[in-house]
Amino acid sequence: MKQVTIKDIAELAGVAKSTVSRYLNGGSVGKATREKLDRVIRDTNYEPNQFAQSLKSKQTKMIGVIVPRLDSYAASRTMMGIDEQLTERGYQMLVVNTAQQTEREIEQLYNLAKQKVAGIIWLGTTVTERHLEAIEAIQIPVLLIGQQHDNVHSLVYPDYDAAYALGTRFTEWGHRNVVYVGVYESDIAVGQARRDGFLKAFQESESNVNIIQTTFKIEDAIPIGEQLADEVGTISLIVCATDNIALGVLKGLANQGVSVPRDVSVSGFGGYDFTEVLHPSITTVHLPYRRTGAKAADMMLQLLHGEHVPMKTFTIFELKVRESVDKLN
Amino acid sequence: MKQVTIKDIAELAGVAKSTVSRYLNGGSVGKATREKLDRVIRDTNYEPNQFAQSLKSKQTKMIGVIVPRLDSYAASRTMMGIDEQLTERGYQMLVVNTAQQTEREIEQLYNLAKQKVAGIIWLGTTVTERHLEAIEAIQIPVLLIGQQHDNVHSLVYPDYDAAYALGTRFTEWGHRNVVYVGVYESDIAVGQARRDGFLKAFQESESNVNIIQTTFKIEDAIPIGEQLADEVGTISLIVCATDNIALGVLKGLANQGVSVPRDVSVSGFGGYDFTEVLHPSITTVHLPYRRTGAKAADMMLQLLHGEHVPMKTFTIFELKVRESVDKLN
DNA sequence: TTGTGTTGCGGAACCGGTTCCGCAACATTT
DNA sequence: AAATGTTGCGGAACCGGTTCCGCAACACAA
Repeated sequence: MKQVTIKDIAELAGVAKSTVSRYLNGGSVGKATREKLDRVIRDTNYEPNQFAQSLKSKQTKMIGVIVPRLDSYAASRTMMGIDEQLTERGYQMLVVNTAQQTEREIEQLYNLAKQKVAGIIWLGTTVTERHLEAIEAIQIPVLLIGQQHDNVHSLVYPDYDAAYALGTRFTEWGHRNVVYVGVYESDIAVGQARRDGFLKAFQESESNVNIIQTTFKIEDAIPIGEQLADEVGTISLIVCATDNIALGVLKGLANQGVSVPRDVSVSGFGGYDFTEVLHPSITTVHLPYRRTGAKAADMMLQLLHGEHVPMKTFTIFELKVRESVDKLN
Repeated sequence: MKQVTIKDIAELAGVAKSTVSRYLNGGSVGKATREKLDRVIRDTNYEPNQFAQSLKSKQTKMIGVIVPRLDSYAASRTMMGIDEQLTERGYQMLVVNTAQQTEREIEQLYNLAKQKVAGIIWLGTTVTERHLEAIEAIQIPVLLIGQQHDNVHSLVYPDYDAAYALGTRFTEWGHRNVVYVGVYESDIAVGQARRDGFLKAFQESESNVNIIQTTFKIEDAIPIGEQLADEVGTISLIVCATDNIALGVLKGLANQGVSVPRDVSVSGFGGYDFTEVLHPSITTVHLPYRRTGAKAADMMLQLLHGEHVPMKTFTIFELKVRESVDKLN
């Protein structure tokens, strides 16, 4: 199982290494030589050694993908989309997990650069000065998904607009006493944009809003739901910043015997697939994670080909009106 | 931002390249030289070029991971576990997705070998002759998770035993009229072992069992639930081969106004985290995916160090008795 | 026929490491 | 004091590709 090298091919075909290389990379090669090489290479199953190639070219056919967690619905779906596109275009995805540590994001930017990936797709949670510094330093195209910054190509979810649209729908349905369960502000997109979109809708209708802060973890949302069970009657709607939070809140409410949407309404955000299949099904906003991943891969390849790509691109969203939120009117 | 090379280091320190290399790889180096190199390397932030290293050594610090899907709970959790261990031990994870196509698994075995990964962890669904052939050919340690074969190191979930244990519990609780909703047999572990474990328990208690076959998709299980709603009364329990199937069945039942567990009981398998948080919470078997991933990484590293590793290792399981299955007695 | 251009190809250097070999300096044994 | 062993280090070859340069062969125009 010895590796066939370009030298072997050259000898078998009776030409020089350089000719073989030219043949492989589309240089000028005579007809007779070409045919001979055709045969030899087919017969030997020759495949160039990627390390040797990369050593010389200082490039690989890999795109690094930095994800905050491996087990989030959004991240998984996005990775799928990225992978589909890249595979089709002859690139590979190199996933690195930061386990939600900002520090490791920065490390990985440098690390991926060291590994000479052709580009980096970064599923961001926060953009700091140090990130920008790293991106500047490594001299490799970086595409940010889910957050935005003027200096980085970004592909962003319309969190604000979607939240506003959903919130407006709720107020049209007569909800005026609302609790918003969100996450920490350091996550710009989820922590701030979503919240602000909802708040705008509620303010426009002069609703009462209470804000509660939690994390992305389902477990942390359960006690919140339990606690909110006491306020059933004074509040009509609980708006959650993610579907997972909604899931936890629903559990908490159920633990206290509260029925949704009869006693109180609950909404989610994100459009994870279980939302449709739960009982009651959850009213939410669908964000096209997988599509966005594919789009990101696409844009990255354009960047690599030197084509122009807009600095900021928004994805679409889709309201999913289902059972968990009642119309009061 | 030019790359610092070993040659630069050698010149700065006034020694030969080979000495630097020896210094880096623990060869014999004099005290004075060592100290000089310490300094120079620290000052320059020198990091060896990985391609050059791999070119020579025909090895990388990467472990390939072949997964059937990127968006399954089991795969995500397993990947997390693998990644944690590998990162800690200075290795990297290279994930490749086969999108559930067996053909691509085989392709990827060869492909990863071409990329000179140090080892391959394979989350399998089926083991065919062609797989074995590939594994034989590539001469790289392969570790199989979730399926088993005598010729391949495997780390397997105790599907049969767990199913038997859960099934026995159900019969102890008085369930005698059961429907089993499983998947196709080509998946040995899920399609066969789980089914057989349950069947054994049911046969021992002389229960009536009906078997229905579906896929891993939630959507496909919904109509099954709807259809089974008609049989409420004659059956007391629906056993599902995965938690996702249980989710779909529950939805189908709910669509027909059937209440769980009052009208009929439903169980899952796998222990996905949402099972705990649903209402009703789902009785299921917890499989330690993440742990198993970590263990797999561990075993792989042992294999790489030439240590002995048992050909077949079983993981543990844990019954999660919750609300969705009623005791009849 | 001579001059100019084009095309095909081989040789050699290079990418950035590792490793083998041999030599010199010094330490140890007899 | 001579013989032997050990240690530290430099030089050169090698891993498997790509690319630059220059030469020869041939076609075509003047």
